[in-house]
Amino acid sequence: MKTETRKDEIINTASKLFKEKGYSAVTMRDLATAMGIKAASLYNHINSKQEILKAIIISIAEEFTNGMNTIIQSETSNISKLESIVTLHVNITANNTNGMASLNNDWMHLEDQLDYYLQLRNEYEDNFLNIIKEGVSASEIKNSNPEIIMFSMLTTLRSLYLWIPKKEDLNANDLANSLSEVLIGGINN
Amino acid sequence: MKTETRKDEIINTASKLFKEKGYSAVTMRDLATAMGIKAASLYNHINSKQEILKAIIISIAEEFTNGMNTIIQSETSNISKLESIVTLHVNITANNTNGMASLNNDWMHLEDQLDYYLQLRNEYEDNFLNIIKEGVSASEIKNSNPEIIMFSMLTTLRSLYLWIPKKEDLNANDLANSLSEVLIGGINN
DNA sequence: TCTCTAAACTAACAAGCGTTAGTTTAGTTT
DNA sequence: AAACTAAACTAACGCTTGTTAGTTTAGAGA
Repeated sequence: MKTETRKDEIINTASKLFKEKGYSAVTMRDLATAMGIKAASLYNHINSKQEILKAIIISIAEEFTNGMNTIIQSETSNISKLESIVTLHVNITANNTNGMASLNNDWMHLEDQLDYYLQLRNEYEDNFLNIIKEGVSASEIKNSNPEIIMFSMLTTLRSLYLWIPKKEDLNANDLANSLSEVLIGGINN
Repeated sequence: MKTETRKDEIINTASKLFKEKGYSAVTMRDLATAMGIKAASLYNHINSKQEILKAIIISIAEEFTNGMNTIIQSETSNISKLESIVTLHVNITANNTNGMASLNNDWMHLEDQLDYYLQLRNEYEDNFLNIIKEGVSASEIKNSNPEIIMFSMLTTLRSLYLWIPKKEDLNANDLANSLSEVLIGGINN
């Protein structure tokens, strides 16, 4: 647990503001006020507003990619892999609720890193869909529409950032279990 | 099918732009360019940028409220009511994909109408949750966590605007049926 | 005590913002 | 032909935006 630099503080404060109003509606003066300093002082620590967005989104996107790669390589049933995906989302979201809002809502405002982000996202979705398809082939999963299953799971998991902060009493494990039951219980054989 | 006024054209074009970049990132000059006119000319038809957002969001929110009221008053099983909710979302979203993006992502930029919007949304969610709870009481629905069930259903339904435009071959009825199967199949007894 | 450094400050910039005022254009109605 | 109307235009406004330049402050290390 290394100590939080001033730059980290700025990025975390920005995440919170971006969650509330979106990247475009948050000004550098808003951010500075939230930090208790003047806008120009922010630039002692960061190079641009865009750099903040990039720092928030790309690090989380790479966390998902790494998690997915581990899951793919694990030698378990496809149902069990889906459960691991649920847990992956719950854990990442619980650790960075505010950042997840930017990932979901402000990715299109990435400039230099937009293509890279989209590549990571597409690969993630391809891997997700493949697990479901293999689950259907192996008769672990009902032969419904794999894309609808993925869409339903993924949109629910992507929206966890809206829900987790409202239910602080619920711990991550319980939430992952309940979610798995609702999301996967209806599709397995 | 009454003809589309110039104001309607502006609102529809704005919906499309708001979907792509969000309300705050779309300028009146962007909107004017998309319409093939100058920014000042927009004001012959609308009073403010805010008015456009309000026109997009409030009309859809009221559609949902009206639909929910009809469903509540219907004398059917709670499972059947949930299926009607799925259909309601599919139909409204299919008819106004772009507007649904603003409803989901830009509601917080409403000014005068923010409280009214939040009231409609809260009532909608209360009604939704009650149907699930009554379904559990009547043993129609598995005794899992009603809030998680609603959260899962609602976030999937709210994200339909992202998905429907990509699958134009699928008709609304088929989609509603497949979704009901995935969303409700896992929770009923 | 002197120097260094992290982190704040004031002042200003060019560009872009939503919006207003007044005018022109081109059809339609009288 | 004259009057009206819908819908465009040019020009400009006051304000906000992200950002830069140069300066000051206060604490730590030599």
